[in-house]
Amino acid sequence: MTLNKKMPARRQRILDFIQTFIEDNGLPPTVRDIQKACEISSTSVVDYNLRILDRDGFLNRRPDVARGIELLDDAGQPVGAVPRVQIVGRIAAGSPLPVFSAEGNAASQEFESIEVAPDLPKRHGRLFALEVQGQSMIDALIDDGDVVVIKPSHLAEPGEMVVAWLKDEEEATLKKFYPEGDQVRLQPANSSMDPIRCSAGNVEIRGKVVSVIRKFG
Amino acid sequence: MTLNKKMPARRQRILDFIQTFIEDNGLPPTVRDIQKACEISSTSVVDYNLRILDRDGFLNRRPDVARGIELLDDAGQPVGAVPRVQIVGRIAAGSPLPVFSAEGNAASQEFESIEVAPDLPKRHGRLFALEVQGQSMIDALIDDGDVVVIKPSHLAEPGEMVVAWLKDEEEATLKKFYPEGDQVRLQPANSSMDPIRCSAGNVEIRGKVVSVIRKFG
DNA sequence: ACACCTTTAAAACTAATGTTCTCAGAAGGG
DNA sequence: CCCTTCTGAGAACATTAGTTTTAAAGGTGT
Repeated sequence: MTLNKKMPARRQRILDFIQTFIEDNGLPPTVRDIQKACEISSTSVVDYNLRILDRDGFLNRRPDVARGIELLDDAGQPVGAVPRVQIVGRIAAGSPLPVFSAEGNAASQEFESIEVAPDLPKRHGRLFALEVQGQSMIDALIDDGDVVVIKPSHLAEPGEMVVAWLKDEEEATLKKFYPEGDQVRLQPANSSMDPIRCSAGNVEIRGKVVSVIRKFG
Repeated sequence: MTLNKKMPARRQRILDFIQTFIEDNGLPPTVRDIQKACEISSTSVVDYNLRILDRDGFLNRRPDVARGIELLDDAGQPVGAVPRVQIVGRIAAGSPLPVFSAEGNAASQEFESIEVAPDLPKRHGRLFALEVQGQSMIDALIDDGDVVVIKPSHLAEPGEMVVAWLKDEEEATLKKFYPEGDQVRLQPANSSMDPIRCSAGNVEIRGKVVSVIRKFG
C-alpha cells in the first residue's frame, strides 16, 4: 500500500531517525537535527525528502511550524497517540459474530473502544476487540466482561487461539485450533476440559486472539 | 510533595494547557501558543511562569530549543513515555511472595517489564506485576504465563480481587475478598468453584488485582 | 545523445520562537 | 513606611528553524 516503489536508503534513515528522536526526546526533530544526524549536506535535501515522505503518507508536516513533523503508522494514524482498539461487538455462545472490516465503518461508531498496550498494534497491525458476554467462554479461561483483542484472519496456524464460528451450531467460540485431516480439533485453554472435534467445513475462522484483557475496579 | 505552596490559577491553567496541547498535537506548544490559549498579555509572563514550573519540578525546559518543554509526572518522569510496569516476580501456590516496595530496588532490575495500557497507571498510580506460574490459579480464570497487574495495598474492599497470602498454608492465591466477621471468605472468580474460608488472622492482603493480561504469539 | 525525472548541493531568505530588558503594581514583613 | 518578593506587562532582541532559489549530478528510457 504505502510502499509502491522503493525506499532509498537515505530516506529510510531519515524516517528511522525521526522515530528514534521522538522516542528519546519527546518532541520531533528540526530539519537541521535530521541534517546533522543523517550526515546530509544541506537542509534543502532534508526538506526534499520530508516532502516526499509527507506525500507518500509516512508523516504529516505542519507548514511553518517548528518541529511540525508528525509520524504516521501504516494505517495513517499518528504514532504515539493513545493506542485504542475498537470494541466491534460482543461475543457469546450463539450470538452472531460481527464482521471485521478493514475500514472503520460508520456503524461501529456506536461501540466503545479500549486502551491497549502500545506494543500490541505495533506487532500485529490493525486490531479489533470483542467483549465477552456471559460465562460461555469459561472453558477458555475467559470471564464475563473480559475483552478479547483480535487480529482479523481467516487462516490460523496449528495451536493458535482463534475466534471460531461453528456453522451448524450457530455458535461462536474461542479455542485453540488444531487441524486433523478433514477434521478440526478445538481445544479449550482450560486443560481440564475436553476438546471438541468437527468437520473442517463446519468451522470458520474469523480471527486470531492476540490478547485477553480483564480489568477490575 | 510537589505542591509546597499554592499554585496560582493562571499557572495551573498553563500547566493544564500544555498537557492538553501535547495530547492533541503530539508536540509541545510554543511560548506564544501558551500566551494565546491562556490569554496572557506578554510572552515574558509565560516565560516567567514556565521558569517557576521548571524550578518546581513540573516540567523540564531545554534552553533555546523550540517547543523544548517536557512535562514531568509526580515521580519526576517524563509524561508520555511508554507505560511499563515491572514484573517483580512469579506467583504460584506455595511460592514466596516478593515484597512490593514503593521504591524501585536494585534487585528488581533483573526482572522484565511489560507494556500496559496507558490508562492503568493513570488511574491507579504505581503498579507492579506478577507472572503466574503453573495452573494453580486456574480457579481464578488465570492461566500459566498470564500477567497479573497489581496495585500494592494491605487493605481491600469487599468483593475486590486481591493477592492474598495464606500464612498457615504458605500459599499465595488470587481471590475475591469478602470479610465475614472474624472470618474471611475467598471466592474464586470461576463461579463453578467453591469458596474457601479461613480466619482473618491467617490472611494477609498484599495488593489488589487491577488487570489480568494474557498474550498470544 | 537527448529528454526527463529523481536526488543532492550551497546559500540566502523569512518566519517562528526563545530570551532579555525595562517598568509597574500588588502582597507581605520589618 | 520602606524594602523585598512575586507577578504582570510591553517591547525589542537574538537565535532557531522552515522555506525558497538556483544549480548540478545521477539515473532511465527513447
